Amino acid sequence: MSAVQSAPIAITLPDGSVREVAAGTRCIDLAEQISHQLAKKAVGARIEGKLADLRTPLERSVRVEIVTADDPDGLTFLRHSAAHLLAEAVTELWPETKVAIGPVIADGFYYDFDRPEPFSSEDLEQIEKVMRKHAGAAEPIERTEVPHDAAMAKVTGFLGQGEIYKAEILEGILAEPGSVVSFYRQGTFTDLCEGPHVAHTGLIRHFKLLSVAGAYWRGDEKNKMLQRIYGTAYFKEDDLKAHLHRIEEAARRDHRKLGKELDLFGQYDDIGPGLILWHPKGALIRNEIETFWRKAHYEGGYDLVYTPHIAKTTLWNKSGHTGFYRENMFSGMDVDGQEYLVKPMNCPYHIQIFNNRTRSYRELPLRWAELGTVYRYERSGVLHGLLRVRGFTQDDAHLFVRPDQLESELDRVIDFVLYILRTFGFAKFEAYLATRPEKFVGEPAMWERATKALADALVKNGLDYEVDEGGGAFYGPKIDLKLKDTLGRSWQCSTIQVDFNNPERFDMKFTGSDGKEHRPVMIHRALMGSMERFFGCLVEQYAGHFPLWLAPVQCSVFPISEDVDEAALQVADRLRKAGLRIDYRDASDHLNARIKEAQLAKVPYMAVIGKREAEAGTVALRLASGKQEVMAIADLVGRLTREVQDKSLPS
RNA sequence: GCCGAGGUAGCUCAACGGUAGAGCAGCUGAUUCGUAAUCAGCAGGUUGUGGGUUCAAAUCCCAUCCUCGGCUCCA
Repeated sequence: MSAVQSAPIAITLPDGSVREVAAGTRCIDLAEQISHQLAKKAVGARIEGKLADLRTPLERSVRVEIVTADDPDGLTFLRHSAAHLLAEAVTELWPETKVAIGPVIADGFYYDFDRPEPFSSEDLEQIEKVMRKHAGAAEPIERTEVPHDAAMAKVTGFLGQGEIYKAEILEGILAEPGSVVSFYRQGTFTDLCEGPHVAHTGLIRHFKLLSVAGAYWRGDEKNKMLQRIYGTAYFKEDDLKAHLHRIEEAARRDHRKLGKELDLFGQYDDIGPGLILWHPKGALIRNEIETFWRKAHYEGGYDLVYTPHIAKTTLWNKSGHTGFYRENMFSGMDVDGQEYLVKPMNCPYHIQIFNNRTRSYRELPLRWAELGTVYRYERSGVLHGLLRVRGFTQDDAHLFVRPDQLESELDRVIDFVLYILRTFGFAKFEAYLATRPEKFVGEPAMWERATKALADALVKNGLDYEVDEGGGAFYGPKIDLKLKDTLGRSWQCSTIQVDFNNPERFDMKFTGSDGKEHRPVMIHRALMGSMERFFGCLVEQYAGHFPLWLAPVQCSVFPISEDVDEAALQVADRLRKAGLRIDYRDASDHLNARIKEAQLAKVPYMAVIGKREAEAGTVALRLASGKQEVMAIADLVGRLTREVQDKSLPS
């Protein structure tokens, strides 16, 4: 510690109190002054809200928070340093490796490397060992800041060492006037890095390297493919264990695994990638969902339409799809000398219906919904189970509204989507409001109004949202709702898009009360998004334990032995007549075996009938939890039908 | 599309240059049982596909299709 300047500065702490310290006091010293305990737990600091190293000297009167391991941001420090530790180990093991970037991500960190040979899983173990060695040595992690002119020399230095990526990053930093160039060093490893980091590698004790994957330099496929090593790190061993356990748990809920186990759907080599075949049980669930969906739509003031899978190319020229969407469309087919294309969207068809005759302002809003099956070419590498496919059925609808109805209609849609999603038990969404991009069609004033209407509708319905500035389509602003899968990946299901473009393109109009022609506004919306993706999310959401109204088999009925067959058959019959889906298994297998089988098939209820029940006219109901309840047959029927009726969620 | 890993019986996996095997599921028979696997027998595969190397290929090589982990994109 060098001599500190005499002028005291005032540090504001999170509790609002102000503490005077000498200028130049480091964050760690400040922590020590507050309490020794705090200093011991400190991993970093937040200065005016910005994360900083513990050794950062305080030169001015600022607001400071000490970040401890318990602070959510504490992991940022740890994981960033873990990424450096990874790079330190890799460059020690294979000195010819070039390093790119190593940031912190949601559940851990990664580092991108350029190395001719691929990293194997054995390599990961070896790397971990070397990481542990350096962690054990508790190497101090030291920051140095370099003035721009000195940094310029570093660029050529990096290039000389073949560190082309670092050179490129540094050039980028230097291009920004007033930017700070900083390096972090631990042991013999130095990295160009903004920070922040923990004080020494000894804090990085509980970590694991998880996977290797290819990743383009700067995410651009025109650039070289690098090798990305993913890992995670925690302060506490239990947290790391819990994280690894979560990964295993997620794998157990994976819709692809459950889809196979429960015989819900399949993909076939002879059919083609990204094309789903719904097996009877999956189809039954889908049918229940669709029945609910149709009813909700009729009740919600929608009309349903059906449109064909193909249309002449001229339609897609008019809609603009052959211009801006061509690379996602399957190639055309010749029909009597006319080219037809398979539909990637349903909207042009719905517009045709609208344009079929003149429309009065009194008719609007028109709400037309369709479970429309569309096909989109997706690059082979992005396909993923049911969540990303090439053929899928959208729960699509187009709302044709007068401009003055925009606000009320958007509010109504948001309310509706929440009703639908909540029925399935989804409670956590990520909402994004995408605003006007640089290239756009329509009037800026109209854009502003529509964007505000979308935002108001979100707020009114109690949804927090993030603004995706400039992320809207060229034809209008939109709201996307995302659901999270068990692997923490979020999938966009619901989308609500305002469209100023198609009404123009198709010259849509309605006659207003003034007798003049007006342009309607169009809203595209999908609530579940696609049946495939939504179903995939549902399987994971429920871990295969569907709520009773969706369960392919709702109740298995087991006679304990042959002599109560008749009584058990009567129970099955009564349940079936009440509209329930029943699986009857006679006593040719032992009761235990039948129970096990039904349990593995995730059948919600099992009704067991033995001599006692047959005599009393009761059943022994086994719940999914394994608990049993004896009840009268009429009570059983009532209980199950009520549960179906209410669409109760599994507890 | 790109980088990497992988495709063996319906499912989960073994065999990794020398005749392809197990458990579960299936079928047949016996067992009639009180809440997660009764017993026995039988059957089941041109090892994703096509080529090549070899006396011999599931195994080695090439191509191709598909799946998986990511990059990028979207419902």
